[in-house]
Amino acid sequence: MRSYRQYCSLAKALDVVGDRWTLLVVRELLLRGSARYTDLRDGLPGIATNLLAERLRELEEAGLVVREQAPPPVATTLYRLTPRGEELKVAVHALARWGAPLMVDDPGDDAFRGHWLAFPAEILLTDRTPDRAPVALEVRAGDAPVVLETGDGGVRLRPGPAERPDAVMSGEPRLVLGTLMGKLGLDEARERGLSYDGDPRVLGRLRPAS
Amino acid sequence: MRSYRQYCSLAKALDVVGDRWTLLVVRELLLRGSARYTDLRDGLPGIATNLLAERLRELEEAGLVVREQAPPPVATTLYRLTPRGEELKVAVHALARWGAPLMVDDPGDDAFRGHWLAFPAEILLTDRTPDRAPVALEVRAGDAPVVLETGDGGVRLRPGPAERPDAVMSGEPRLVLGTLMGKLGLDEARERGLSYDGDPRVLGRLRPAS
DNA sequence: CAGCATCCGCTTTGATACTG
DNA sequence: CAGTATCAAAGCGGATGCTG
Repeated sequence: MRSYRQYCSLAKALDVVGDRWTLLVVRELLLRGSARYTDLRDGLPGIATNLLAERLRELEEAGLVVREQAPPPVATTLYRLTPRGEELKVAVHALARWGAPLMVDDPGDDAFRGHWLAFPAEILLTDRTPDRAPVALEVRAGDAPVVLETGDGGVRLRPGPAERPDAVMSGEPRLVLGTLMGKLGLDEARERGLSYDGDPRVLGRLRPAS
Repeated sequence: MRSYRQYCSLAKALDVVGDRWTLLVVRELLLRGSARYTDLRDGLPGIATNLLAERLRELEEAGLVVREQAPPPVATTLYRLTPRGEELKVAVHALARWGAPLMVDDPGDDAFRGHWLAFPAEILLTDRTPDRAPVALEVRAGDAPVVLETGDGGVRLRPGPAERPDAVMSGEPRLVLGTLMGKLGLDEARERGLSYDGDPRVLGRLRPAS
């Protein structure tokens, strides 16, 4: 990216991460921890492969990403955020939180990946009864199932499927999200096509903090 | 901006504010409250005038900016953030905070405007002795003087000059910033060309929180 | 002069094909 | 799998022109 040439910390930040796709690459690395090139490309539907390569090179030069050689027998290149790159989490979360209201619009034929639910889950949801035994909710909305688990008073997401989920939810991403966020009652969501199996109280336990 | 077409709140946020210059336009409106077209152009050195017009139109369509007709005798158009636009403050601050370490690099011939100091001041500085009488520090670093004032335990910036400043500081932006942030001692900063008149304890009172 | 719109050369991006 | 190469289209930057 061409520099803004302004002695302002916001402009300096955007000089580094203001390019198209850059923050979405950071998103994938924040969500995945470390990832192969192909994983990243799969998590960034729509990106041109040359752009992904270019962004990764720029992020590496800026010191936000390191590439590591995975040990045999895998023997592939893994990308991972440096501590400096991890520090973007606060800003990325703030932007994601700001963008959350835009999710009520019709997704149309937007792409979706299950692990993207980690932002809403970790930013917006809280565990209403953290003293009780932890629960697990398996969610099947995108390509692969994921599990929402309570823990430390919050909600975390990990790749699924769950071993013994307390409930399983599946359906269109917007239905799943609306139900999780409490915008949609379970009955109404079911009418619109959501499938929910298991203890309905699991859903009541994971509720938006605000 | 072309949409990323991803059903993810970060991608949705970037669909709206991810274009080049957009967040810097938001910065100016956050810092100024409301501004004329010409004020914005002056606060965004390097922007092409057609791009500023285009960004303002896009921000208006997205519901982040409104244009108001200033009452006579001024009779000019004023731009202002909507509440939804103001909500970007959290994300903008987070990005600016992340970018702050990049300010130690040589600014070269970067442009500078005094009111840009508001980010470091409000984000990073705190009033060490909030119970004592408020103090005012006039800073002359860019085009026009600004005043840093204590209040509510924090530090605020307003357009200067101050009426009766407790101290006046002037010099290169990097020197001013380094001194404010405590990276540079007053003596060393003076050796490098900083000018400081008034009570040195004012400087000790405004200190980085972290 | 404030507030844009138009034009044009250049850079970035997007889509696809191709390679070690 | 992990990219590079190519090329058309879109976006940007800079200059200039127009209108109240």
